[in-house]
Amino acid sequence: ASQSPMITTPPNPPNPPTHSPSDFTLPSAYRPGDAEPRITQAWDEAKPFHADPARVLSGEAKPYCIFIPPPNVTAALHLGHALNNTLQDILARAHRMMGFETLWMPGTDHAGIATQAVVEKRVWNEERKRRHDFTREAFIDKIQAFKDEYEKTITEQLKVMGCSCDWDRQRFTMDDQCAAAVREAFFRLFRDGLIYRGKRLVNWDPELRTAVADDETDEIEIDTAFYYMRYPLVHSPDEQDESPTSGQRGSRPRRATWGELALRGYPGANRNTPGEQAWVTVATTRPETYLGDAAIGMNPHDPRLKALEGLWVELPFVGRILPIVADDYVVLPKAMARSEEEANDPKAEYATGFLKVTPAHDQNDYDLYFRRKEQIDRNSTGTGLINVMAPDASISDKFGWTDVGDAGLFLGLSREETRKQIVAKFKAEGWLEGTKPYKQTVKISDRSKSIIEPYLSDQWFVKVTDPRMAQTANTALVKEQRSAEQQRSRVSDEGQGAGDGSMSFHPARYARTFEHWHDNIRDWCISRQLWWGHRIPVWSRDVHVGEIEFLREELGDWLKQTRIVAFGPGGHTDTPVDCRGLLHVCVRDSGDDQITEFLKAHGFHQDPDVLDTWFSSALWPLSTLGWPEPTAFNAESNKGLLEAFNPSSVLCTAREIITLWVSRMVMFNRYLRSDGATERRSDEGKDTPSASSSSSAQCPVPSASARPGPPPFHNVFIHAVIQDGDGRKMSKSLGNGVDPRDIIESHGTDAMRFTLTQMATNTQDVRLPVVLDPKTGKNSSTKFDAGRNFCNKLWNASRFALTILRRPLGTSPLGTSPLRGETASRSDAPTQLIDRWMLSRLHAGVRDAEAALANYEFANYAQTLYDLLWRDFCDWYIEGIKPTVDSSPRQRAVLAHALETIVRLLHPVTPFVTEAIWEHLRHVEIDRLDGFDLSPSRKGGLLCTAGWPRLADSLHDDDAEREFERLRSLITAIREVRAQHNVHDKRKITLHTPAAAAAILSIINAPSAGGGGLVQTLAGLESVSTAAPEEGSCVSFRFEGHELFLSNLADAVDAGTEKARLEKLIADLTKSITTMNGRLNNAGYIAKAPPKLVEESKAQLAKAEADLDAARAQLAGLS
RNA sequence: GGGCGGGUAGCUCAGUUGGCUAGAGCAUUCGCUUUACAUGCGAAGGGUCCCGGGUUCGAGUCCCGGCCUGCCCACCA
Repeated sequence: ASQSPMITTPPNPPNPPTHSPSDFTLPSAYRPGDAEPRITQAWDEAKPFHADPARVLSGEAKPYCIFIPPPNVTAALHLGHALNNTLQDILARAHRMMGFETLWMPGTDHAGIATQAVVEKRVWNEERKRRHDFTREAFIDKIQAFKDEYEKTITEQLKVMGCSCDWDRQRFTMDDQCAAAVREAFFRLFRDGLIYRGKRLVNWDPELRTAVADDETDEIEIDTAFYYMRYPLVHSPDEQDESPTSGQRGSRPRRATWGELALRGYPGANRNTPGEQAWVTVATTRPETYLGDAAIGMNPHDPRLKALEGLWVELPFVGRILPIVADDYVVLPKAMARSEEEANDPKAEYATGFLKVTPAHDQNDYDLYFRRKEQIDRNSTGTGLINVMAPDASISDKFGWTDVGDAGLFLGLSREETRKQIVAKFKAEGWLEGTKPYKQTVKISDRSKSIIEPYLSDQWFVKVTDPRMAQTANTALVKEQRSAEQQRSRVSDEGQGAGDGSMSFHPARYARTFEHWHDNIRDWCISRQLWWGHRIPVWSRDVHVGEIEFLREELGDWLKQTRIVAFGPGGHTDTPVDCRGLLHVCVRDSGDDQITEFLKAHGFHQDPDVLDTWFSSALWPLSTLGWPEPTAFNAESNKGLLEAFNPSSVLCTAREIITLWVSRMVMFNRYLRSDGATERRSDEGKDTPSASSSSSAQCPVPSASARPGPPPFHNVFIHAVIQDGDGRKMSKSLGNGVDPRDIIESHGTDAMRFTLTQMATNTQDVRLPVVLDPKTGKNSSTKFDAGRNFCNKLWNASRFALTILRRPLGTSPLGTSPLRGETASRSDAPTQLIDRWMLSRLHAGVRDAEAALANYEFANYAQTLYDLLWRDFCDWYIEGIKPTVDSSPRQRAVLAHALETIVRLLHPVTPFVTEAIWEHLRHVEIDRLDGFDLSPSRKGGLLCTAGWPRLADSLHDDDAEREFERLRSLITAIREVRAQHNVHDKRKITLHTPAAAAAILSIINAPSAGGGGLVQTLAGLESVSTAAPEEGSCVSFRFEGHELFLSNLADAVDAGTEKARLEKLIADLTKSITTMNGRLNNAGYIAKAPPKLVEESKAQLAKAEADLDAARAQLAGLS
């Protein structure tokens, strides 16, 4: 019961099929549920999607390759994915049919933080256990099981969607092959000085205790306050105070008094008691970080700055002495604003002109600190970057804070509690000047929703700011898509890389997003404090100076063999923060037990962190093809894969990951495939610079002449994002994600695909209102009815054509013709108007479909085929040939060619229904028509490997199109009259055409294959007469300037209906005449518009006026 | 704050270099169970092309300004 009993063709017949024409019947509606499983199975068995690199390398076929954007294994796919993959499949299938050796590489992404978070949540819900209740290995096993589950679901979804991926090559970003690529890439970047260890402020999630990327955060507005805190002013730290106050430790610098400041000309100083301790007031939203202050910042134009020269501030309770530094970043208070703009700065409202600079806890302060580093370090008793927090954001002196002083009471408190305590303490001591309510925007973590702490921590970075990275990404763009500025800057460096200028975005506007990102890029933090991901292959330990030489000796051979690289004390000049004391060893091969045993034995520890997910994603175009070892896995099938298919043809994705993913793939592909990198590979082990010579020699950098390699793809197609009915992006977290399988169940795969393709316009977003069926609990949308109806239309048109084409042959000479093939008989070129017209429409259809695909205009591709199938082929051609096709072998040939062309053109978007039709169509005997190249299937007799239709330009026929258009107008005019007079469809009426209207008669009497003419057929005419109608039951209408009549509409024509019809006609014509007159009375129009347009306008006016006169006359005759 | 989109029929959207009376699908109305298809056929109604200026013989389309809306990036624009 699962399969249609009508289908008798085995899915994959090894020999010419045994197909009996006599049992030919098909259900009257297309049933996707019957066809899809059978066809999927046929594809699975014949493996028509398995790409053969040998055909590319031998020059036998050109490559066409798409890498799937690997879906995250966190959840099942939704309609956004369905769109994404449908478009890829259309490209893959079309190019496969066009003869390209096509590889669509499937796979999934491990999605580090997202997956781990989902599993942590699940484990908590099910077992009430946290990650740390398990060993690392045990927890990873749990995630692995989860991943297996969703990877299976995703693969299943892609298969039911009909995706023609090369399933034998499916990858996962954490499988062995991808892991090997990750390690090799890491190793090379490490060796080449493009990976470094640094202390940086990262977005820290104190709850998950991990760094998160900017895009893993959200912003929210919270109600908080500006706190105004006073810091005492002091003299030089060298000038000791003789009478230390209270219990401050040791000696302190001499305090500055308001009296002194008054003498220095400090504005407003004499408002205070002369002998009293002078202070400055900082404004801050984060009092708790004051413990880590490194300096006080002032605007260089602040009038108070000069009076404070030679003074410092002392950090209350801590006792740290801080310098006052001038920097433009500091906002002047509103009262001191020097311009409208400064006064309008919202910060000016709250500013005091004194900024506490806390580099370890604020990004802006961090930047300011590095601008003024020398000045601050020289003048402070602190140590610059002072981190006062533990990873859980509690106050701690274990992570870089040494001069705790009298602030020990805050240790161990949470950041929230610390704020309260500090404010209270300042207040108690009289150092709190006040507070002001403030709405602050803060970042929160996507996952835990806790407030992000800018946190100074040790992280690994990829130096993407290096010209070898960011710059080569931009130079990959085609010239037309590069900004003028960028193009100029290229003039200076003519060392063109292999892939320079070969990558385009579609639509082109996205090139600007891409370029701009690289112009402003920051180094990429790649370490994540997670368990789920690629472990960082670096082993580290503290080394004493004396040990270094010994270790280098021990490691020397391995360094020479490039099984490891190392950097350590003093080895990395690019590291922004000194990492003196640590030796880092990067191990190339994770299975290198000899080395790892040695490292363990000598006190090295492997970095516990894993790599950012995007690191492995960035390698996707390489790792999936077996880089760096093209023959390492399944040597038979993978050999030469990289050479054959990288660079690929196109990447299809959504705009949101242009920066996250596209950019990084381009940088990595170009760097890792640079000719320098290739040379080094072949040199390995022979001439690597000696490891013991110097630390910098341990990190050989590619020569300056190394030319960047190709980009990973030549085209980047950015498609629209599917939103729900309320304009929200479809996503699992919003709960509005619709499973494509729900749509497939209700409408069928092809219907879903066709509708999505129709929606793939050039815009940013498309809305898809979806409703939940309360009965089934599944989502659906009437939007997909359009696709379902379309597939059904195709099915029925095919059913009709197949019935005709398979009919017992009788009078037809087809009976003697062989099966389709080289020896099939040829049909003479059709001479009938409708056939010539159909062939011309097919030619245009192929041309337009190809153009749309070439330009990634998927909606146009769908629309072209919709019109070709429904409007041209079904509405006009099939309806028009019904009376004649049975007796005309030539017309049968046209019918067959038309259907086959359409089926082939549609296969990429509706693969199942076309393949189901193909099962029958491919056995049909037809006479061959000149001008058609419909090459046979290459594998298993399946349509998916049959040739793309190639139609000769000779099929294009302007005359036929023009004449047919006239015919259509006439038919439509008659139908209009019929509808208005409610003439029953079956009633045959008579058309009266004056004998003088030769042009009209010529189309009416155009050559026909026997039977009645087209007008008779399509307008429901009994006959056409040149005689005038009898008085009475007839209606006149005008066509091409002649008065024509229809008679026998009814026993008596209703005068009221006719009157209404004429009145409307008169109104329309009057409006048209007014428009035309206005235009033609405009002297400028006559003088400047193209003469052709003017002539057309005049002709239209004349025609409209004549028609108007006639209509008025008729109306007068009625009353 | 910057950048990029969108605003056209009740709904979802087309509209290529400025030029026929601005189109399609769905929905609505009327008529058709015509032997491929009622998931269909024929026909109809329905639009201040967001607003205001400008260029032009002519603007949905080009330019300027504004309003609404979405996305992306943010000391770097």
